[in-house]
Order: sequence, then C-alpha cells, then structure tokens
Amino acid sequence: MDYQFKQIEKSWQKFWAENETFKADVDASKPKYFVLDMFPYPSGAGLHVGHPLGYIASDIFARYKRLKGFNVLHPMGYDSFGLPAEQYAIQTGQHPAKTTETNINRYREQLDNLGFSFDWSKEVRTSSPEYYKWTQWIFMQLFNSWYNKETDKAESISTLIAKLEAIPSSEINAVCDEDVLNLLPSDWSNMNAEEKQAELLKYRLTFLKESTVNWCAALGTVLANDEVKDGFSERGGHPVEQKKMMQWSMRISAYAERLLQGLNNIDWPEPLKEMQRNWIGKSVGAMVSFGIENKEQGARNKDAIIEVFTTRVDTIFGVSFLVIAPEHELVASLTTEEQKEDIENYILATKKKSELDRMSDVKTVSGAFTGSYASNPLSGDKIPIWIADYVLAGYGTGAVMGVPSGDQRDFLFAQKFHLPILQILDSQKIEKEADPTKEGKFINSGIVDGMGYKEASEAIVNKLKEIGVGYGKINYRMRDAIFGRQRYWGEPVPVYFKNGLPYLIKEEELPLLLPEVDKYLPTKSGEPPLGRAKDWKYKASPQPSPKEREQIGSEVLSFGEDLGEAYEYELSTMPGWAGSSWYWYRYMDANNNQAFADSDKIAYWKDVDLYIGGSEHATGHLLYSRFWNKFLKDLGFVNEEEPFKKLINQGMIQGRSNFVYMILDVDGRPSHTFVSNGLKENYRTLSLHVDVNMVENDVLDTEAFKKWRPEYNDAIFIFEDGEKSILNPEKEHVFMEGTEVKNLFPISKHRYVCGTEVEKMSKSKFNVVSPDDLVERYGADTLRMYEMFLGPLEQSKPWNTNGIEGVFKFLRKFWKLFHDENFNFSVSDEAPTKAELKTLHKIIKKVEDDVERFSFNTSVSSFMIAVNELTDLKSNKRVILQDLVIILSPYAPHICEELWQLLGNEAGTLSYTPFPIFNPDHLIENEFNYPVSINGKTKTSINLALTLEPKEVEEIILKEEAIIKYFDGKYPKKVIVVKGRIINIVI
RNA sequence: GCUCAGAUGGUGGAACUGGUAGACACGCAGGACUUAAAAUCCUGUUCCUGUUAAGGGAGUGCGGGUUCGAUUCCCGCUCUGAGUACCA
Repeated sequence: MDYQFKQIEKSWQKFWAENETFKADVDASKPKYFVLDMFPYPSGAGLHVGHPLGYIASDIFARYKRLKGFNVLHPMGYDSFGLPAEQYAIQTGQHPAKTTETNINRYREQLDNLGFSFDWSKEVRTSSPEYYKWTQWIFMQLFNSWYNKETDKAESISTLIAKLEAIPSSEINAVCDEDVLNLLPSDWSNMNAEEKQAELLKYRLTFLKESTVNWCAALGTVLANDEVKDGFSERGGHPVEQKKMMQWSMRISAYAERLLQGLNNIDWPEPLKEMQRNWIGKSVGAMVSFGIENKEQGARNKDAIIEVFTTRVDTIFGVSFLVIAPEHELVASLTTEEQKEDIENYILATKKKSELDRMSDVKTVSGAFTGSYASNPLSGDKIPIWIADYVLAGYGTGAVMGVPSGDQRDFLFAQKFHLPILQILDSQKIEKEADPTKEGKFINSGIVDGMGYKEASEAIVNKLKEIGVGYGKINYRMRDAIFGRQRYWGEPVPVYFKNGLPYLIKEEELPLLLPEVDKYLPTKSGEPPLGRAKDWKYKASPQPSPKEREQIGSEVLSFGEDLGEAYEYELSTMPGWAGSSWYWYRYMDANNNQAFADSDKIAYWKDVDLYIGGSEHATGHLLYSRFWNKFLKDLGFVNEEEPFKKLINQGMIQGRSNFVYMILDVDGRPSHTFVSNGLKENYRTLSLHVDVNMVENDVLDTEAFKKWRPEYNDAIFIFEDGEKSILNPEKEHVFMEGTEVKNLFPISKHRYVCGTEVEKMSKSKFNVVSPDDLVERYGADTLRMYEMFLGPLEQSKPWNTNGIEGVFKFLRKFWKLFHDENFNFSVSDEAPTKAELKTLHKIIKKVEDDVERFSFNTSVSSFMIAVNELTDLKSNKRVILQDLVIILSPYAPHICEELWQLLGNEAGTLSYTPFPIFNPDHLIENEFNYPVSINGKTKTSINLALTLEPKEVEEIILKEEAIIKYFDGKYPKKVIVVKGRIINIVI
C-alpha cells in the first residue's frame, strides 16, 4: 500500500489513547525528565499554525528522552481563567465556564490530531474548583507568612508574632510596609485583636494596600503594568487612568535579590534573563539626607530633611540643586509665599500632562522653584529645591540630587534654569553635555580631592555614616505585584471582612467556589461582578482550627464569639497569573485532593528540566512563577530554588499575507481585472488581501478566487507573462488570446502571482493557516516535520506553507524504502554493507547532537539526506531500517509506529525502545579528499590516505603536476597541512 | 535614547571548536512518462564573464583589522526585529 497517512495516524492516535502509552508515574529505577510546555489559554479561535511549534519541539524532545531511557513527564493543560471568555459572557450571557469547556474540547481535538505524547491523565485546568482550591490554598499560605530578612526567607506569621511579643519592632528585620508602627513588646500586648490584625497585615506576603492602580473603566478592571501600553489597555486599546484603590498585593519585592541571583544558575536565553534583570532593576547606591534651611534639625523632625537616593554618591560635591517629584509630600511645606503660584501652576500642568500623552515629550525640560533651600551635608553649600516631573514619586524617595556635570537630565535642567554646572573630575568634558564617566581624579570636592571613583565613593559613604546623614543602600525598581481584578472569571480570594479587616476562611472550607451571578458586569455601586451574587456571605464558625491557632496565634483569632453573623467576602478575584504560577507542580500529582501535590512526587519530579514557550511571558508569568516557587520552598513544600532549569523561547510565527492587484481605471474606480504581481507597476492598482488558503507558492487559484466572493465572479486576470484570461460564460472555458484551454490554473506559464507581506496573523488579513487543514492534506507527521524544517526554533519567522510538499515527499520516500514498486512490504535480512552502516551511524550521531542542542531543523535535513542515500543504495536491509525507524520516531511518530509493527515488532513498544547506539567505527575513512587552496582560495582537491602525516602530504603535493600548475612558476613560500581538513599553499 | 538579537542565492535555511560557502528543501528552467494534465522520475540552477564548454573573476549588510586561511574572531558603521522608557 502507498503511504496512507490518514488511516495510519488515526489508528495510532487511538492506540496511544487507549493504552495510555505515555502515562508517567514515579519510577525510582529511571532518571526523571520533565518536559513542559507553556499551557495555552483556550481561545475561541482555536489553534493556529503558530501554536504547535513549541509543542512539536517539546514532543520530539520528550519522545527522544524516552528512547534514551528517561522517565518522562510530559503533560498538558489549560490556563482557562481569563478575559475573553468573560467578555463573551458579557455579550451573550453565556456562562464563561461553558464557553471555556467548548473551547477546551476544540483545543483537545486539535492537539490530538498532531500526535503529541502528552500524559492526559494529568491534565489541569486552572478554572476547575479542584485546581483553584490549591491556588487559594497557596494564597492563604502567603497571607500567613512574612519575610524575615535575617534568615532571608519567608516564615510563618507566628514567628513574627513571637518576635513582636519579645523585642521592639524596630529590631525586626522584615520586608514590610513603610508605615509599620514602632512598637515595644508592651505596646504590642496592649493592642486589641483588631489592632494586631491591622498591624500584621503590613507584614504579610499578601496584603491589602491602598495603591494607585491602572484602572480601565471600559473593561471595568484594574490592569497590571505590563497589560498597559502607552496609556491604553493592551487588550482592546481602552484608555487607562490612575486611580487609588484598596488592592490585594503580593510582596514580590521581598524576593528581588533572590530572583536576581537565581538567574545565574538557570539555563535560560540571555535576552530573557536580561529582561528580568532590567525588570528587577537593582541599583547600588546611597541614601543621603539634605537638611532644609530654616527648619529645625531635630532627630525626629522628618519635615526638616529631604532624603535622596543616588547611585553616584561620589558626585555629591557637584550638587547644585535638589529636585523633588511634584507629588512629594514636602512640596507644600517647602513652597514659599512668592513661589506659591508658580508651584501650583506647575503641579496643575503636570497633572494634565499625565492625563494626556506623556510619552510624546520626554525631552522637554520643565520645573518650578519652591523658594526653599537645603544644605549640602558635606560641603555645607546652600542649594535650591525645585520640583520637576522628571523625578518620579514612585521610585527611590521621589527626590534626587541634581549633579549637572554628571547626569544629562540634570545638565539640561541646570541649563534651562541657569543653575551652576560644577566640574568635579579633572577629565570631565562638560561644555556641551554631561559627562557621566568615572575616569579621572576628583577636583572641587573637599575631602575626596585627588581620589579616583572607587576610593571617593567609599570615603563619602563612610563620612556620611559617621555624621549620620547617609548610608549605603540598594534599590530595586521592581514593585510589589497587584493581585486583584474587578472581574468575574477568576479565582475567588478566600477572604472575608470583619470591621474592614481581612480574615482567611478556614482551610477545610476550600475551595471557595465562584458564585453564580445574573450578569457579568460590575454592580451599580461600582463593585465587581461578585457583588451581584445572592446570599454569598461568610458565616464564621466559632472555633479556630488547631492549625490556625498555631499559625496565627489563638489570641488574634478571638472573633469567634459572634457566631451566626455573616461577613462580606472579598469581591475581587485573582489575576490571570495566579493559576499559572504553580501549575507545573500540579502536573506531578494532578488528582490529589489532600495536597497540591504529594511531597514524595515533588521529591521525585523536582523541577522542570525543559520548558518551552514564548518570550512574551518574560516579566509576567516567568517572574511570578519563580517568586511563588521560592516562597513554597521557604515553607518547605517544594525542594528546588528555581522551577525551570532550562528554558527555550520558541520564535513567534508571523502571518504572511497574499495580495491581488485590482486595476483601477483613469478615474480611480475599481475594475474587475487583476494584474499579476510582476506587472503591477504598469498599472494603477489597489492591493487587496486574498485568502492565503487559495494560494499555493504565491500562485493564485483563480477559479477558487472567483468563487470566493460574488463580485469576483467575472474577474479577469493578467498573468505573469502578460497574457490575459477572458471569460466565456457560455462554455465556462477560459481562453488565452484566442486559444482555448480546458483548465486555466495548471498551465504553468500563465500564472497569477500574488504579492506578499509579513503581518500579524489575523482573520482580517486572511492569512490564518489552521493546522487542521494541513493535517487533512498532508498528515500530522508531515506538519510536525515541516514546522521543524522551517528554521531554528528560537527564530521568529512568517508562516509560509511553500515547501511543505518537500517534507511530504520525504515521508513517502521513506515509506518506499520498506516497500517494493508495487507497494508490498519488503525488507531484506541480508547483512548491511559498509555504505549502509555509514549512512545509519551518521544519522544516529547527527540526531543525537541536534536534539541535544534543540536544532531540530538540521535533523530534518539530515533525515532527508539519509533517506536519499539509502534510496540511491537501493537499501532495504531490516537492521538498517529498523534503527532508522527508531531515530525518526520522535519527529514522525505515526508512520514510524506503523512501520515498526510491519517490521514485526509488538505494537506500542516503539516509544520505549532503546535509541540505537552510535559506533564511530562505521564512519572511519582511510582516504580524504583534501581541498587544495592557493593563498586561501580553493583551486582543486586531491585524494590522500588519512594515515599520512602533514610532512608526507606536503612532499606528495609538491610533486603533483595538477597542483604545481597553480604555482605560477614560483616556489611556494609555505605549505599548511591540517590533517583531514585542508591543504593551503602560500605563494 | 538605552539593552539585546539578527542580516548568507529568487525563497526557507545549512556550514557545530577559524579550514571546500550555499547542504537539505522550495521555486524556476529543461527533459522523460502521458492523448493531455496531475503525480512521479531525471538534469541544471549564487552572480558576472566566456559560443554550449574548458576556464577566469566576484561573493555571506557596509568599511577596516587579526590570520596561511574569516559567514565564524576584533573595531567602526548601516539596516531590521524585540524589550524598555525620564530609575536618580
């Protein structure tokens, strides 16, 4: 039989599913390997051809690792909470759970069509209560934890309570809010339960905080910074404004340093690590206090100093002004009567500016003088205090010291407002712009004159410390992550409120189910959709559980007496990243209802060995996941500091659009004549997107095009060679300049060639290619190999179906190796020849090397070469072909399973059979065709024994007539012989 | 602006540690088979020059450098893509 991919693929997909071929469980006898894909959000559009790229790569890798004797965990699931389902629900009233279910089923069908070796018994869905029960549980652990900087890890809140009971709060080294109270143990014990709760909230790793948020009125929700682009929502492009709101937050900043350091120990693409480093934004510098003139400098008088953060404390003698953010709390008290109008106007202008498009004028310098002065703590100089919007309230202290000679923004500011620009390094060139270099010796710099950068920095920090006006400090740009959405389709937060304070529900009450609502919109009073749920209240039970008693301290939990009273639940839901921040652990033990995963299983599977996904998650998912992982490790629930050992970014698949060119008449009116791409310059044309599925190798199927839209029914085409099609409606035949032909399309010369452009893949551009269509036409094995053949996995590239035929032909050729001319299965049991063994071992080695370095495209080429060679050798030796089947099976599993069985092996054993062992002996050659170059230019080649030493080679070639003739009559100056590589003769 | 990645035939790409640039595939051209087409098979295909040829020359974004030898290493520049955006 010829290669019947449809029947083969269906039957093996069925076999794998029925036999659970890829089910993986803890097996101490084998080394484990965890291959993870970023799980998809099941959108209504289904998979397009770009999605499977990473899945195919990871599947090849997973299958390869099984052949190499590893116990491979390769699961798949769905990140199924999210906005689109909710938007759809708002429009149609359909419950998001229902849409989600439909979409998941479609995804599953599409995934199954591609023959992935997923262990579906471990599927997860973030929106299922069995799953989000544990997302809520992790939230509770975060709520019950604080970050102890002394031990540098998260600890149970009970250890904090113990400390508060024993020592002054000022001696507790915690990551916490800035407004924590300064408490003595006696103060603490005098506080009532609610006061204690309020205070503890400032330490918890998830906490309520009034924060300025990106509020998107159109979406009715708060957006994360990375969901806002240029003041508009990334999704939908609605305007976003700043709004103050009580929000759940995650104290990710506690982990800033560990998140940064951890990057050094993981094998991730460098650009991605760089993005995370930038996001964390560590800067090492110093805090310096500038005293304000005419204010009493008391130790407790915070109004009398301005604290600045600087990374160039060495330049402190070059300070000629201070700038504070317009939002800075001291602005009002610093503003003098005379300056009041200026300052107020400026603040007003700033506010307007932030509402407008702030992005557009970054370079404009603006500011206003407060009228007050501060003094330089080291030089004692009197320096003016300004406000300007280039200083951000949210970073550092919201105040900077202006050093015009070293910082370009300060330079521009000083220039505009005629403030002094002081040279402080002897090598500084500051006529035109600031010079931030650290070279040279300090001048005009008091105690550090004559010193270099490093020495001066240390000296100044020491001096500042000594006189109590400064200290070394590390700042991070990364902010705590807001953890709440005013949305319906997300995990409910397992919290209720009593007297405005949040309390956790009990662990045994999990999951807190998402309630039904009548509409998926905010309430009239502006509360999130959950506010619509009827009878959705928390009824506190009288006794805290023993575990809670231990964790929170029994005293704190004395609210039980008012049994029967109902409390409001938290009405916001968790953000999209909650469920995806720990899902890989759930795969290890997906159906456990006692724990998020059994600790023995976590101990076995440990971490993800290979993670494949897009780089768009660099600062979202991949950062939050690392954060939660570290937290879970601190509490002893998991064992690894980093969750994803190796990560590969698959490139984005862009769309590739095709165009037809409609000729416009003299008045610019459309016609029904279309001109081929090569000739369009001769006409005035309008380019129109045409469905890429009617185009093959950029040649339009004109008949399909005519049927596409009624208005193109009578379309006339001017072909690439200038010929014109004329429609004869009576005969329904097409004429070429009077010559009748039956079928227009196949005549090769008369082709209508479409123009192309790389764009986003989208329905409106008619450039979406669905994997289903390609599977239907060529089969999954062809599509799998073609997607790999397209180029390096990491590279972004436009999708282009040109060339898929070549891969399909290859698989047929491969199939033919096992069959005679009449397609009867036929293999020979004769011993293989040297040439056949060479081909086989070449491919064994090549595939091993390629898969290990994720170079799947080159393996596909090598397979083609191997099959071409074996075809030329007319080889059908069982020993050779059987090994080839194993090697190819990760790439094209269906055809290989079929052939494996035809070769007489037991069905289903292929997936776990050992990978053939490479034997270098088969590649050894005793001769080599040396290229001979003269002055580095290859001229000829010569066959020589590889046993010859360079000296002997040199002797031979200098006698060789065919080589001497290139010498131009001269004697060679030098001969370079690299054994087995090259001969180069310098004339 | 800053950071990172990249640039090789008509196209996708290969060349792994500096050693025959263009593997493999598409497309195209020519041929075989066929009534014809599809499919399949064979041959050619970097560019320029040369009557087909033999041969000669140029060539991996541009300009330099190191080297017997550079797509590969170094310096400078151009362009493309991604990330980031007043971060003190």
